Amino acid sequence: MLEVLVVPEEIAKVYNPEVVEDKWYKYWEEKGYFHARVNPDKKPYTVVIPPPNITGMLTMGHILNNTIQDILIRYKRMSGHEALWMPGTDHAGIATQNVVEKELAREGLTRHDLGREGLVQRIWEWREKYGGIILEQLRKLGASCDWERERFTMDEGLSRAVRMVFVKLYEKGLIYKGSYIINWCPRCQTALSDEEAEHREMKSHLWYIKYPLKDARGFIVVATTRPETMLGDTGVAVNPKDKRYQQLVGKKAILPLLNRKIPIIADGFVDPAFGTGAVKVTPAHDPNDFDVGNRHNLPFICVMNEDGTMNENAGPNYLGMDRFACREAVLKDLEKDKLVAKVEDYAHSVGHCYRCGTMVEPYLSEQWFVRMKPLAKKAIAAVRDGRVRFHPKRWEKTYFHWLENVRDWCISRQIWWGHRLPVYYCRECQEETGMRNLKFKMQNAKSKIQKSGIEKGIIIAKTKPEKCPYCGAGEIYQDENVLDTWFSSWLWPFSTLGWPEENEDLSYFFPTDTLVTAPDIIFFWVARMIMASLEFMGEAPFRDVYFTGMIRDIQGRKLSKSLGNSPDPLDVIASYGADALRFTMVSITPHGQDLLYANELVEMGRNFANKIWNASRLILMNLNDEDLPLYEPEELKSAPLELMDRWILSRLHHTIGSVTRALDNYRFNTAAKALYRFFWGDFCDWYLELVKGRWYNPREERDRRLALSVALSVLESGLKLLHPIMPFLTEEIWDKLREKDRPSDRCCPIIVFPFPKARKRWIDPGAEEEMGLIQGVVGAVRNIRGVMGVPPGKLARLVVRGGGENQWDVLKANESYLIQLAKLEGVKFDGKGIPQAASAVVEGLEVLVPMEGLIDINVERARLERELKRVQVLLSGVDQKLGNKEFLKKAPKGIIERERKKQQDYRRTCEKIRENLAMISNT
RNA sequence: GGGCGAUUAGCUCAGUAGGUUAGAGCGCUGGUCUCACAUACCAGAGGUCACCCGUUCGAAUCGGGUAUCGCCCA
Repeated sequence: MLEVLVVPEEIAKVYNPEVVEDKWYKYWEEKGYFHARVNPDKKPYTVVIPPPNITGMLTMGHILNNTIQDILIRYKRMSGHEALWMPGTDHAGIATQNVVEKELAREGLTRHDLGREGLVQRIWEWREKYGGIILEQLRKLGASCDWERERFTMDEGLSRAVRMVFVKLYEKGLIYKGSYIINWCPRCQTALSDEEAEHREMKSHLWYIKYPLKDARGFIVVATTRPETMLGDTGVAVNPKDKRYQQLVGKKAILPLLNRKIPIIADGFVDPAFGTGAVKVTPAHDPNDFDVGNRHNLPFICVMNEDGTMNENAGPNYLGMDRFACREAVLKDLEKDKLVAKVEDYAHSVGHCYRCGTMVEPYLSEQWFVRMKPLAKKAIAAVRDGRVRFHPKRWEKTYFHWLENVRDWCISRQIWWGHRLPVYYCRECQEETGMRNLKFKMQNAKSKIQKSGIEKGIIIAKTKPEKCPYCGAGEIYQDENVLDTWFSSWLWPFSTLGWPEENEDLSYFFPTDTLVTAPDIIFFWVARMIMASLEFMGEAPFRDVYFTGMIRDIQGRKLSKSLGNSPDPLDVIASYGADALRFTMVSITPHGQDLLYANELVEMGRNFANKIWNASRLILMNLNDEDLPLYEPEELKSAPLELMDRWILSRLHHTIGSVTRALDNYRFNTAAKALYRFFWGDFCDWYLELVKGRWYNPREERDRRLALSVALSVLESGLKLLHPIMPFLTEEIWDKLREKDRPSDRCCPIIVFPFPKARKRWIDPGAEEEMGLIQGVVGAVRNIRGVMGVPPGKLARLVVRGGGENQWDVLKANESYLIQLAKLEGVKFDGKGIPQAASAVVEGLEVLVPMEGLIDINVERARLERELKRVQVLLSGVDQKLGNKEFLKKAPKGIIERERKKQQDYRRTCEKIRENLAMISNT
């Protein structure tokens, strides 16, 4: 075989992100560009990552959220801030324990086989192995987090912060222990906060059950959605104003199946319109009934075990049955006794565990709570008076509504993975007060009103006390419960910076600047961070909160594993590149709305990356050593610039202005669109197409050098502008440009290069107007060529007629632009009629393209008639306006002027089109 | 039941301070492998801005209502 010498292309024809991205990420990280340190000469800019859950994998939601954070961080870093992006993960108590318990189950083990210490040990091991995956994945996206500072909510420092906060709140009376109805997940076997119980609409039934009256004939009929809980009924309630039942109040009913005698009571909470107006009262299994039970001193009978099976209080027939099986059994037995009066279809919303989806059981148990009202008050004020600003602002309403109606926060969890409560008990004292067994007393629990402050035998302390401060005994043991994970997350903005220790980092980087998160954790996290920060730091944790939209599929459905509509971001990055994904995400993210996503949309980002790559390639390929040195950007202003140069520089500075404004206002899609338009529309389609002429056929060498300098300078500024959104591509091209020597612009990689500033002196309205005319004429000729089927290779002729002197001057001075862009053999300026020409009118100027027999009269006539009609419609609109006396009287002068001008312009255009129509018809 | 939001081209979205010839990308149609890019270039078609009423000289934009969809809370 012959040896064929293949000259390798110096720069690939198609941008290949794969070979570029990992390289630059490694480089940035190794050089320490992500690391922020205290620097009194710079203003800090701090973002804390919403810590992903250690069991989590990267989702499209993370992509959106972290892309935006990275854009902000990179933008601020380039703008001269000491930019810190604090990364880390949270320990996700329930979720993580679930994952590891599942793993154990596969080995035939339960957590009880391992014991508490064994399980916790095992989870730490799991975390070592898998816990950092999501952060590794974030690197693929280009996230420029300060990895040296990575934190975990179970780190010693953050755990100390948790204990400190618990003790402080307890001492202030803001933490207490009490027995209440909480949300109980029978699968996870732990209490949940109200926020962790997700309400879902369920189609179910409303069962009407007859309770026989004790000392009379007949029944009282109650309606319920949870018939199985009747086994724990200790009363029947009616509204005191309800005439139907007044004579029954004070009497007794007999609870079917168990034959328990229960009182019929009157309570204002009963809605007479619901069901029959009589409801069963189950104080140990329903929050409303709990209150009723307290008000009327009813017994609290708990009929369920922690795993959702029925206990002995439910009676021997149901003992051990699962709650749902029990429901069926109860209904069957009631029917047998003919005690079911009616069954209605009924839709209601039912709480589900947000970690495992199991239906939550309202359950009476003893838990620890945070008193929220005092904390909420301060948090409301901070947003109300603008210390914290939400973007979009409307989320403030949701925030206020929640805080104004907030209920106390159940923070204890009956799991093993997490921060154990810093609560200790003295065995001696506990025995004395009869509180020995602090395991949950689920059976027959009595309502206990909340307690706070000092209670004998209970010691709240940051570290385990040596001996009991009350009796001096040494047998001290710690509370079994752990804290809600959010009890550590709400400290994240300052605990990650070292609090409660005073240090430089904390005073320099705190408060943070911007929080980027999804609105679904306003309650879980955002509101609570504001509360904690105000309480412990004395100021708000951040100034701005930017809420992203939720990602849905193209049909508007939420992304979910079970629907299979949830793309793996790593696959997307592998096939399109991280930059393409980043650019696409911010382009399609509407301000404050959900975004509909499909993988194919990422083609836009990929194509855009490739476009920029090729524009750069074009410039690089034309940049020869003999062209050096180039003009420095500062020298350009005094150089003999052409129209195209002044125009593109003007466009550039408009773009810098709008990108900067957009980023400052969290309008990421606006920034992306401005960049797209500028690079593709202005720079590639017009400037590069024109400037090529000066490279290939330079009038003089000096101009070739100037043209290259302008192109390069504009490209460089554009790359810097684009870097926050497309970091890899821009660094790669920047690097290639650095090989071409121009020392002033090559001090450092683009990641730390100063962000461009919009300069008024480069804005050139005259140049934009002149280019506008040229673009209009070129467009008109291209239109004619296209419609008339002039082959792309064939040169056309152009005759310009009419119009103003200024217009002629502009076109004459830049004739070569027209020739190049419209593919002309030349331009004629004269007023004489040309037969057989296709024509158009641009800004009052007639554009004629002689066709010499090639013209298809019918096509041209149709085209002109169509155009005439369009302009006539516009004209009649303007005529109407100007014929309106009120308009002339009330509209601002400028507007009236503009309308007059339009009127003239449209009139002239119509006339000319008519003339041209007449002309072609006569030939 | 209460609150919030959306409704602009076939699809996904822009539309900043009421006055612009209502825009972009994708898709579609026609033409081009033109010396950076076919992940491209050039051109074209496509819209009673959900509906009704009002405010205004003038409404996609402001107000009220209706419909449909979505989210949050109870």
